[in-house]
This record gives sequence, C-alpha cells and structure tokens, in this order.
Amino acid sequence: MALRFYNTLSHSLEEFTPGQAGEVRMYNCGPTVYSDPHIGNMRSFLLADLLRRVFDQRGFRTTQVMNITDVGHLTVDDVADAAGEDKLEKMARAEGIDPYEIARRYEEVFFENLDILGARRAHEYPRATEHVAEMITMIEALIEKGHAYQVDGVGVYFRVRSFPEYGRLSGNTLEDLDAGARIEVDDRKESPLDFALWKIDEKHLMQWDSPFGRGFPGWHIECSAMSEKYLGRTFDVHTGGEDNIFPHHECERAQSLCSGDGEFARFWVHARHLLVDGAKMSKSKGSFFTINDLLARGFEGYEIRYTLISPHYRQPMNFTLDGLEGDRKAVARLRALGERLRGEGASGAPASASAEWRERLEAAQAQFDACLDDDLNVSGGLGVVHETAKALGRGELGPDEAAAGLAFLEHADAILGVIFAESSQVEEGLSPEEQELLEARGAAREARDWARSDELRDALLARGIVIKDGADGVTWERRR
RNA sequence: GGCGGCAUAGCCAAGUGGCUAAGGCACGGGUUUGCAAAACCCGCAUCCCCGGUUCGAAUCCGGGUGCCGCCUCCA
Repeated sequence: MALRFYNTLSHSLEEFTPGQAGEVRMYNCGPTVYSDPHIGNMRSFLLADLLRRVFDQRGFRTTQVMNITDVGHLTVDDVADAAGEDKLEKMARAEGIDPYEIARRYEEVFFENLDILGARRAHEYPRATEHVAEMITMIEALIEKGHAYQVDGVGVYFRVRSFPEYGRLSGNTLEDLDAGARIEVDDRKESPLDFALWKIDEKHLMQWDSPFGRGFPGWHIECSAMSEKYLGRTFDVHTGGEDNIFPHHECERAQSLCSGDGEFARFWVHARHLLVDGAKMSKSKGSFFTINDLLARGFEGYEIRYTLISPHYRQPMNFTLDGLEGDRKAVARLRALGERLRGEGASGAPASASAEWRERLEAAQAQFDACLDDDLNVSGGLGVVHETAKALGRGELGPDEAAAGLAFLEHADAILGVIFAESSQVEEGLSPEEQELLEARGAAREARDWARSDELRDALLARGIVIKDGADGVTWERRR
C-alpha cells in the first residue's frame, strides 16, 4: 500500500510522494527551551520520530531538521511572573544569569528526554538565536516586495492582506479572521491581523541589532528562515502540534511564500493535543507531567514512549497514570518475548523456518506495514504485534522459527522503538541488607520453612523488590 | 461569534459499506508454582440517541445530545 497521511493543508488524506524521488525533507517544530519538556510536547516530537522511522524503513533518504526555539519570547515581566513557579528563571533573575544559560540548560534536558524516549536524532537542530541574520534577510526581502512594513520604534509587521491565501492552512478566510479579530492595543498596525516580524521592546532579555532597530525577531520568522536554510524553500513534510496550525504555521507559510519563489512545505502533519484525565493538563490540578516527572516515578522511557505513541496522533489522547501502568505490563510482555526469542533464535535462520510460520509472519509484517503506511496507524500495528506475539509465545519454536519471529519483532520495533530499547532507569543493585534478606529466604526455602520464606519475601517486597522463583533460580526486580 | 474535531466493552483504543467488531489493561476461570510472582490458555461489547440511503452501516446522509481543541506567540 502506498504511504498516505492526513495533510492539514488539503484537509484530507493524501498519498505521500516526495518532491524528489527517494528523498524526504522534513521540518519539525521543536521545543521552546525555557522549561522541562512535558508529555504533550514529547507526543508531538514522537510524531516526528514516527514519521522519520517510517521514512527510514521505507528506504527514503531522509533529512530531518528540528528547530530549537531559544529566542526569549520572554520579557523581564514574564520572568517576574514565572518566578513563583520556575526555580531556574527565578535564579536567573536573582543572580543575573544569562538567559542563554537557561536555554542551554533546558536544551540539554530536551536532548536527554529525546534519547530516553528513543527518538532518533534529527540531522540538524538549528537554534533560533544563531539564525537571526537569516531572519533579517528574509524580513528585508518581505519589506522590499511590499509584504511587510516598518513602524518606527515599534518593529516590522507582515501585511496579511498582501497574501490572499492567508487562512488556507487553518481553514479560515481573511473575512472570518477579520471579523473575529480581537481588539488590538497597538493601532499602528495597518490591520489587526498583521503579525510581527521584528519587535522593538527594551524589556526583552535578548536583543539584536538590525536595520529596523535593536530588538528581537517575531516568533514565526525563525522557522521560515531556518527551514529554508537547511531544506530549501520547498520541502516535503512540516510537523507540529495542532495549536501551531494557527497562527504559527499559517504565518510561516505567508512569510515563506511571499519572500521568494517556490512552494513551501507540501505536507503538514499535526498532532492533536493530549489530555490528562480527560482534561487539559493543568499544574493546579496536578495533571501536568514532564518527562522527568514520570522518570522520577520510576517509569522507563520506552514505557512512556509506548503510551504516547499508541493512540493515533490525530486522536485527542487521554493520558492517565493508570493507563501508563497498564501499558507498562503490555510492553513488559513484548520485551520478555523479545528477550526469549533472542536466546532461542540465536543460532537459527529465519529463511529456514517452517512454511507455516514463514507465511504467518510475512502476513503479520505486511499487515503491520500497511497500518503504519495508512496515516501512521500505530494502534492497528500494535494489535498485529500483540496478536503475533501471543502466537509466538505459545508456540513450540525451533531455532529457525524463533529467529523468524525475532526478525518480525525487530522489524516492528524499528518503528515502535519499545521492545528492544534499553532501560533508562539506573538499575540499583541490592544493598548488603537486602542481599542478606534474599539469602536468608533462600536458606528458609531450602529448609522448606515456607512461613519464614514468605515472611522474608514480604520484607523484600516492602523494600520494593519483587521475587521470582524460576526453574533455574531466583531472580528479583525492583519496583516502585 | 468564527473554524475544526470526537463519541466503540469497567478503562485505554483500532476499525471508514459486507466473514464470528483488532489489540492492551482490568476482571473471572484454568495450567504451572510449596504459596506467590512471571509466563501461557480460556472467557468477556453490536458500536451516544432519532430518522434516512442501501440487499447490507459502527462505518454514508440529515437532525439531536454530550465532550473537546484553535481563534496572535501553549506541542
């Protein structure tokens, strides 16, 4: 089946064909590095990763670029507002730490989180602060072509009326937008719809010199300038969260299309927001989770990844801790099977597996691929994986069948990234005391003193250690 | 007010005109185990309501109800 995605621009499912055969160029709206990434942010970045992995697996030469928004759209006032809840920003203000340091610090957290969730690294992560020159060039081009105008001492605005297509992406029309526009404080704009390309505001923490005065770039211009620099004016896929559709991406299109020739992004893929316990994430309701929060609760990166990618990306996903807990078990079963097959299939050859198994696994793989090709239907694909895993788990497999089964799991996991992903938790060993308890229990079992044995097992459980008596010895696992 | 989306079992979630409506979690029963844990097996829904189109609809159309997102810097 051909690849197809829902293209926000056409508001319909479209067959995906890259502009240049065999090559995909993709731009992802990345993080704003002024706080720890939360699960919603990561869901959007994982959508980008899923696309990346599908493109890779289908044999495209993929170039992926994700921007780092480190320009402070943060004024001195904002810092003051945020001071109550953000330690680092408070510190920054109190101790006069450079905002760049804060940005770098959060950028690091972002990359750590990305790795822990098993996202493949993009090919470029351009920082907005390092591309101000490109932005200025683009703004100058827009002014020259009559698509932007300068207001002395205020900044530069994009003239929305000069771009009749404005609204196409978000499904708005200029008339509707005009009618619904909120009252503008600054009437020096020609139209309330016009948006800033360059702003002059002394309170802003980051400032650059420009032909329009010392100030800072508008939010949208960074993506237009950086995508063009790294991917060219026309590229294949642009992703982001649904809230980016308007105004951010609408404005990006306007800027890019008006500043030069050629198409801009051909496919726009947007992730719906996630809810927590059925409602918008909220700090006051205690339903605001960063990736680090979940890691601190002892969840593995691949467990979080599984939860975030399993519902369809265009479906408003409902995140719950109970759901994550449940998914952890589902992943654990797949991982246990994967580990088992790696042992049993070590010496086998998939091609020599029985015809029955070969057919079954080929069919499963074809079905899995078809699901992913069809607008990234991960849930459907997971269904196939679980079904097949169940069959593999019950079957008496020879080495060849095990190897074939393993090959299937590895194929699926090239997209899913959860079955063979490494643990992100630091596995603590047993303390001497715990070790003693474990050995004492072993001795009690040896003596068939079951009461004493169970007592010791409970004692270990109270310390978060789960005991498993297997055929070939006792193993333990730390749990929360 | 404008634009858009969603309603499938206790919970999460696929399915977009046609075999017995995927899968996961939970739950019940069982195999195994000293007992557990883990693993494995078995069971578990007619798809928000009303009307229509059709030989046939969870899937298409109309109406209703409920929930949600966006509307200038929140993925």
